[in-house]
Amino acid sequence: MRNFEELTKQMEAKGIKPSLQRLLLFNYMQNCHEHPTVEKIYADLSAQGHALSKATVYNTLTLFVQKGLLRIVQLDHSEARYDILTNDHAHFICQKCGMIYDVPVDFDQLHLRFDDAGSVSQRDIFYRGVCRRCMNRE
Amino acid sequence: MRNFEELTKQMEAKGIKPSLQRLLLFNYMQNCHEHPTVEKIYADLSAQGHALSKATVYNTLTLFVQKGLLRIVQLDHSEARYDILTNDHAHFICQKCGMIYDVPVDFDQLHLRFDDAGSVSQRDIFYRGVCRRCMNRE
DNA sequence: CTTCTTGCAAAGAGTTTGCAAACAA
DNA sequence: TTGTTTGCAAACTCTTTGCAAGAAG
Repeated sequence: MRNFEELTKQMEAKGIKPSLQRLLLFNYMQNCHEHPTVEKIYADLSAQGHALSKATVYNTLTLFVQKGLLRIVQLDHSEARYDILTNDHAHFICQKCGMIYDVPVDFDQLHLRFDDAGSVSQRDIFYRGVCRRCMNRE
Repeated sequence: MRNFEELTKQMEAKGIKPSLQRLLLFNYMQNCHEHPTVEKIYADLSAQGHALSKATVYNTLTLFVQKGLLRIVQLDHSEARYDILTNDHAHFICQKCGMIYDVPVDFDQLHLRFDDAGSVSQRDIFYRGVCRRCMNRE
C-alpha cells in the first residue's frame, strides 16, 4: 500500500485520474502475478476492508485495458483474467489445474510476415497442455 | 455437400459418431475460412434449409473442440468464434473492423524454454492492430 | 457549481443444461 | 430394447448499463 505517488504518476501518464478505487486496483494488479479474475480481485480487496463495488472493478479494469495498463487473458468462455502489461511474455495454460504460467519468450524471433497487417499493437501467445506438477501427480 | 464419406472417416478417426447434424457442421467448418460465430453458422445452415437447433450447434462445436477438430478463437468477452484446426497459423485481429486474418507462422522458431511445461498440446498466437485496409480507408 | 466517479440493481448477451422426443444399433 | 443425439425452453454466468448519490476541483 506504499508507493502511491509512483502509481499516481504512472496512471496520470496514461491519462487516468487517480481516484482511491483506481489506485487500490492498480496497486493490487501491480503486486498480483496470478492472473486473477474479477471475482478474486473483488474478494481480496473486500477482505482487506476496502469498500468498492464489483461494477467498479469491472469498469476500472476495462478502463485500464483501454489505456494500456493491463491485458485481458480470455480463455474459452470462462471468466476474464487480467494481467499487468510488462515486458513480453507468453502464457502457458494447464488444462488440468487451470493455472496460468508466464513464459519468457522472444517475440522478435517470429518474424511475422503478413502484408495485410497495417500496424501491430499487441502480441499474445498461448500454449496449452499439462504442467509438470500435474503430470507428476499421476 | 459432396465428400461426406471422407468427412465421416475423419470424424470417426476422432471418435465422433457421424450424425447428420454433425456432418453438416463439420462440412460447413471445413469450407468456411472466416472464423464464424455460432450465430453465423446457425443462420447460414438455416438459410440453406437445414433444420438444426442452436443448442445443437453449441453442443456439437464444443464436442469438436474437445475432440481436436476445431479451436475456439475467443476475443475478449464477445462471441466465441471457431476455426478449423489445420496446420499452424497465427491470427491477426483488426481492432477497427474486427476481421480475423490467418497468418502463416513458424512456431518452431520460438524455441519455448519453460521447465514447468510438462506437455504442450496447442499453441495460439494472436496479433492485434489495424489492418491495411482500414488504414488506407482513413 | 460543474464534472467525473462510484455503486446498486436491473438488463443483456452468450452459453449451458434438463428433460422429453426422436433416432440408431 | 438400450444407448445416443437432438431440440426446446429455462436457467445460468459473466458483463454492461442507467441512473441517482457522492466526491473532487
